[in-house]
Amino acid sequence: MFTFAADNMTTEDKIKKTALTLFLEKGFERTSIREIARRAKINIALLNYYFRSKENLFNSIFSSLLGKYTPELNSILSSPLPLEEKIKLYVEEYIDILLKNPRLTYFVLSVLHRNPDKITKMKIFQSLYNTGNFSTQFYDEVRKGNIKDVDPTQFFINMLSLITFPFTIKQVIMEKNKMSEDTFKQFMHERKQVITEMLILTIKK
Amino acid sequence: MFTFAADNMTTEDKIKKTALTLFLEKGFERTSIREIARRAKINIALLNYYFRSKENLFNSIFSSLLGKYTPELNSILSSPLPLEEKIKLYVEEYIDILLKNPRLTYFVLSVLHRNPDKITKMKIFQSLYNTGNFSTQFYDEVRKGNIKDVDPTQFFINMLSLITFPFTIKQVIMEKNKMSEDTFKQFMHERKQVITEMLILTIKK
DNA sequence: TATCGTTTTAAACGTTTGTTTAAAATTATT
DNA sequence: AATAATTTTAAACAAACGTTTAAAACGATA
Repeated sequence: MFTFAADNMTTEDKIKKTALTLFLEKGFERTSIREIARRAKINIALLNYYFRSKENLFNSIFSSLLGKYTPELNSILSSPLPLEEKIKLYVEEYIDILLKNPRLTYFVLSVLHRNPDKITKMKIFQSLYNTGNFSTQFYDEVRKGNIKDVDPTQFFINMLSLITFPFTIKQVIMEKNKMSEDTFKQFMHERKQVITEMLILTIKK
Repeated sequence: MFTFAADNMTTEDKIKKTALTLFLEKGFERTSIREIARRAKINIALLNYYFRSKENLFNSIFSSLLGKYTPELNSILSSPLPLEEKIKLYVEEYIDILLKNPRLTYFVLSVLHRNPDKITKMKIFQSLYNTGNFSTQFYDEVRKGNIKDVDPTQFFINMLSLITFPFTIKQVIMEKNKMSEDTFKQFMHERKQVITEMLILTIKK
């Protein structure tokens, strides 16, 4: 994966790629369109030629980014797999995504907090927190007596919290435990099993 | 608790109180010193008279805020209580703090992400993620064979994640589950037991 | 009452911000 | 080759930002 935009890309893609890198790194407000233009080696005015505004550019990038990862996660939750298998796959896939994109969680949170009312109603955003048929399946298993009577909402939030939160305090974890980048990655890989076992333990009778 | 600064406060406290409200609500960059001054009904220049800069004002507020809540949490972790009791108390106290201050977690994250290198080395910040004698105690219990062989670091991160993360996506939880403010509070109160039981289940032999 | 240090004020400072303009350069179409 | 449409450019726009200035108002001290 390239950090900077290559010269043979279209201008529009150069802008999007460079802007994404900067938005992830420094957030929306601390990233100026002048810095985007400089790093992408294009004129400032082109930013408003292709995208109408900075806000528009951001929304475009945000949608692309979510659209890239949510379908895979949603398809796991909506699949006809047994519950335990589903949980295992979801945890592994989600952590793999975040290992490739450690800043993603905080990025989404920053978007959410900048404009909560608008964002929570965005389709592309809702799909990120869409449980698919997960809750229904969960209730069914409870009714059948296969698993403990646990609130699916609490369970899903547990799962999300355990997977995503560590990435938002990555620097703290690394600093406190004197971890290198590689050690952190290994820690998160180990975490897949920790989380899966923990979650299944809470529902197993 | 007052949302706005009262007239009988000192100028310095009026600034700090108003600024805190705005920083929590809109973040550092989206809060202008002009808005702070307007809402606190003071002159802009007073901001630089009492605090030397906006950054300085922010640091002052941030330290006060952490200093208000971390001692209580640290004293629980450092107490001579048995492990299970400690976990229960910590979860309850932390959630109670965040119920009174729902924006606190995201606020801390935003500070961390704005200046990770500087912040992770701040004493007041480290104390927030200080485990006290918790890890030592944890290892002791493992060695004695009283609890399962679980990595204390993973465990502590589990605990932190389960407690704090839901507050960072409060709006999403409320929107998705059609919760009112009160329902959310109730949900988080119920969560105290959910988390405690979950954590203890993972270490109980 | 005069003098002192402290607090508050209005006004301006220089930068930076996102955005727009209008002309130039390039590419595509006929 | 001439024209039209698209893309890129340099320059400027107005607004907002954090910060500073220097004088006025205030309260305490002598």
